[in-house]
Amino acid sequence: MYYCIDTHIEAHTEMFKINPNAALPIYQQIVDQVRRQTASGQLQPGDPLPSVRNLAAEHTINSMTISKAYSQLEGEGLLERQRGKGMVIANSSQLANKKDRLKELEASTQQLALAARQLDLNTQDVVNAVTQQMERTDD
Amino acid sequence: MYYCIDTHIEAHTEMFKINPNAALPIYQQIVDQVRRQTASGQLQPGDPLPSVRNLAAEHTINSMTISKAYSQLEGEGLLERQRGKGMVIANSSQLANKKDRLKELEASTQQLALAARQLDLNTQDVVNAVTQQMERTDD
Amino acid sequence: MYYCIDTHIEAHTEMFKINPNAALPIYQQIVDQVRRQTASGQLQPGDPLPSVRNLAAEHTINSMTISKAYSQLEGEGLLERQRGKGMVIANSSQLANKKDRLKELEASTQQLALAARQLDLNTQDVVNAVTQQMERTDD
Amino acid sequence: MYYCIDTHIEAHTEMFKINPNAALPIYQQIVDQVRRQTASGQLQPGDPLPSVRNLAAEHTINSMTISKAYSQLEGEGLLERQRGKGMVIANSSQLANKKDRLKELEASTQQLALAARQLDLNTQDVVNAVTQQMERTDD
DNA sequence: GTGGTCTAGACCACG
DNA sequence: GTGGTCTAGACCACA
Repeated sequence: MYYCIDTHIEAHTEMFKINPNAALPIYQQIVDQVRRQTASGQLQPGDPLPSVRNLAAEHTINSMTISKAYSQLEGEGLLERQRGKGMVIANSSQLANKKDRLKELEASTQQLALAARQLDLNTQDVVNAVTQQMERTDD
Repeated sequence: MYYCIDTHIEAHTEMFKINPNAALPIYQQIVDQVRRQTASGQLQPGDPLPSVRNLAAEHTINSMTISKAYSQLEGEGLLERQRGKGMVIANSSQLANKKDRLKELEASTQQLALAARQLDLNTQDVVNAVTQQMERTDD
Repeated sequence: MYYCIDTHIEAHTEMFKINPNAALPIYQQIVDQVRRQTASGQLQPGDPLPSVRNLAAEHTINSMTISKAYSQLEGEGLLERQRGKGMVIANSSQLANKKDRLKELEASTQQLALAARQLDLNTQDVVNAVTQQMERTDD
Repeated sequence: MYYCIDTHIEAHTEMFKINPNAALPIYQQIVDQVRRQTASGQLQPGDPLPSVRNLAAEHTINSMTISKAYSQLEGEGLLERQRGKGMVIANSSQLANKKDRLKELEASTQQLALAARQLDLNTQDVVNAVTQQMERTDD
């Protein structure tokens, strides 16, 4: 037996990427991201979520917006409210297998393919663009 | 007596893909698509656009929604109104070079890459998904 | 005991003059008036505009009509939307010099001169009429 | 007795000024102008109007637009259709006294004054602009 | 409270 | 036939 001393310093790469100018509403961006990170296991049962207040400050967003996202996720059973602690990932949350996770990408790939076709860009052009983008976000 | 063989083939693959449930407003989807098809030369100066009523009927959308899109494009100078006839691509509309067209894709690729990372999918997974999607829309 | 003398004077002379029967569409009348008041400095960067609902109620006009005007002005960069707060004159809005402002009058003066000629009224007649009208609106 | 050889060459200063891009519909521009010229005596009972076809060609306007204007004026009793000859000013048409003609200007002067106030231009500015415009149209 | 989007349906201007 | 304007009313996103 030993003590696991957590020397982990919260480098705090932000948990969520928020783009207030995107077409997608902010609250929806949050919902989507929690769903995905839970499906992939990056967020696991019991993991705490940032407090509404912190998240609001961090992204200079209205707290109500975040509250709304959390409430919706709670309604879906994906988050649980722990009195005095805040929101954590629910025990009932489940990992998704790869096929299901790929299915989650579909809306994005369809949209991308449509745009590419209309811009008269071919598969290779798009693959290059996507590859670059993936590498750029390779943390 | 003779056989009247109708060789008329309904070429009319719909000009626009509309998703009424998407986060992006319908009128904006149309605006985007006209912009892209014009940038790539798939729509050229003088080309007529579907009439407001037809497009509305085809997608069971309200005419005002279409009208709003057309008006915005007219305001941008991309469309011209021919009184009593309809809308056509403006003469002043310009082709965009490949670099600019790739830049137009950026929002879509960023969104895709973010989703993929959160779903714990790697570059190869995404490239495969995108390639399949592109091939599926390969007319 | 004291007298509470309400010195609050309803300054609220309506910001816009709307004529629902005019040839010019209502939304265009609003656009024009905001443009002019901004060009002359009567509306300055940061100044708030009446809320869509208030303006609609005040003139018994449909909100969408107002919204259409505001959206167009936002598209032109003359207005900025402050989410949840309302519309304000954009910081980038600029004063116009006198020559430019006189140019803005041209359409109106041309129309007036044409009407006067056809009514066989001479310059002096028109100048008198205009002077009277200006004095009548002299606040 | 002598022969009156008509050496008059149709200098043809156009009878109507048409602006297809104006806010005022074309047919309304025609109606207004006939009304005014009749009120002032510039058009008198029996005077012929340009044929629909000629007027249409001259201004590259659709004949139906002109036809509509003429029909409306005929409905008002201001024009009469003379079989085989075309439209002429009706006998019942009446001159208007100066006061009434000045009243006809009111809409235009009001609009001008409103624009001027909002552009922060004073009476003198407007009078100058109007005077110039009147002199410019002084045929 | 703010503005935005959409609908169904009416009427207008123009060809 | 074309597009444009307007209405009344519903629902959404955000503060």
